[in-house]
Amino acid sequence: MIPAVGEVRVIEKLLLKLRVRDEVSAEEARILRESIDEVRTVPADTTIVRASQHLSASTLLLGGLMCRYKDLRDGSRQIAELQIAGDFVDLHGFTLKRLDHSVMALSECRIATVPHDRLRRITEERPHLTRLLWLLTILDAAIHREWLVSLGQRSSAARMANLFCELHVRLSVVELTDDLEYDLDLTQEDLANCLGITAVHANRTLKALRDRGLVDFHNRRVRIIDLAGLREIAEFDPTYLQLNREPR
Amino acid sequence: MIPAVGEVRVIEKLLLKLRVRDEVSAEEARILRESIDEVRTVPADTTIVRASQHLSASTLLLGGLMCRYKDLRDGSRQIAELQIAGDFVDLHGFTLKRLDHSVMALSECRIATVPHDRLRRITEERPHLTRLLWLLTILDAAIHREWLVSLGQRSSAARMANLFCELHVRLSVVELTDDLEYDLDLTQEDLANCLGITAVHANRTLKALRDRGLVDFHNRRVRIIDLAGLREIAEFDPTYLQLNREPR
DNA sequence: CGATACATTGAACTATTTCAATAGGGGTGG
DNA sequence: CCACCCCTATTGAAATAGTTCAATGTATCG
Repeated sequence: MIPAVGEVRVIEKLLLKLRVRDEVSAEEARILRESIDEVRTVPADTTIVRASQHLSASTLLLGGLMCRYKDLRDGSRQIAELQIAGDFVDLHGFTLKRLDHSVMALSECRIATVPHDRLRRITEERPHLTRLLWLLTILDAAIHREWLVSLGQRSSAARMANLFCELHVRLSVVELTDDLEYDLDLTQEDLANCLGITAVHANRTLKALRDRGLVDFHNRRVRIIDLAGLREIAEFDPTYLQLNREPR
Repeated sequence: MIPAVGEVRVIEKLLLKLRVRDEVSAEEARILRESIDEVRTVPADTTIVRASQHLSASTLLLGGLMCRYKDLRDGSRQIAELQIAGDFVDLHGFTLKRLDHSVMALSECRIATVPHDRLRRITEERPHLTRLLWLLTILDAAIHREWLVSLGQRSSAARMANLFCELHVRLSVVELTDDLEYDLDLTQEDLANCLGITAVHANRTLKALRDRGLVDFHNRRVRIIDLAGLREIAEFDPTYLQLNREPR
């Protein structure tokens, strides 16, 4: 069942995500839930925030897959981050007011809107909750840095392995993995746009990872065959995802 | 003269940086200044924060050049961001408690330390100032995203041009440019580690930009010859640096 | 059934890396 | 003060990862 506004389950994934990193009191959870304005569904391939557009609300992703991206003049696109359920996809817009990038739905998505004035009230009245929201944006920055390392230093196979490892961890936090498998609603072209390679090369790289018995991505589903091997060639260290509980 | 603790000028660059984006009251400036614990100088090539080390203070860079970086097993290094005077180099550590990356001085640097408990007090008592600090970390994320686009989609010449454009804007905000020139204490190898290319290729790319009459980098000084041309090949759009004043 | 989107493969091409050699500049010890 | 060393910059030539263009295959859907 898809949760409606006001229902506890609306912020279920967000709470899972937050509670991996710190305690969230029942009252804080209530405040988060009540700050949601509207819940709706957007179809796949919809850009929900366009770069430099003025924002007055932020979007919490409840289900589906979204991405942050920037397009260049020649038509090439770089995806800067994949967003999954429980992610605040444009929380950066709360302080920026105008985002430097666009955000689009890669699959059909369920989203909730949180008006900026309610976020602002949280910053006025709830220091701990404010730090948790701040943390969410800092996690995005940490993910950006790990991608930066991938794009700058790793081979296409290692980059791809890294991405599959990252998503495996992030999706398992919000309980969207089935052991070593998970749905990932990406085309090979989208994948290429994450990794800074061409779609043709993404295809060949996928084949190489499959042939090496590490991972298989077919029909929008990732099946990790050899997790240790995949992490090994990715040089994957989940530290950057900050999976430990600390008082923030 | 190098500013000492408590002196107004200690946070001069930080204030320049903040006031480009929003108003900072005299009282807020005072609070920032008083939250500084210690001011000291660190020699070049000093790693001041090591990845995953527990942090209880954050570092404000007063002068000199620092970088955030990650090293890989094979010895390669990716620099994720260059930090200049006025930057809080490890503010991410305030919410993370343990950074995912290291921070080092590329030149001799003057730094100030701000204990986390004072930052925490700011989040308890000063919502607006908190949002400004939050904004600083969001700016880092925006810079990461622009580098991501560079590494993923741009040629080495465009990447390099982009970096020189970014630094030109950021340094002019804190009044460290001399019109179209600025000091940049990087070796070609450091530069290569920012751009995800080899030092040899950085050398050839520098030569190409020089030969095209766009920019010259020699003796640790950048001289932009043709700013419009440089921005053109970089496809540089300073929007991501958020140079407009908006109430945050 | 035809249209459309996505995936797969081959072959030629290009940007960048790698390895190797050379050169200059600044500092240090003898 | 010279000789030497280390670090940084420069250049050439061969090797390689990834791109580009183009053709083919495959699944889905009205």
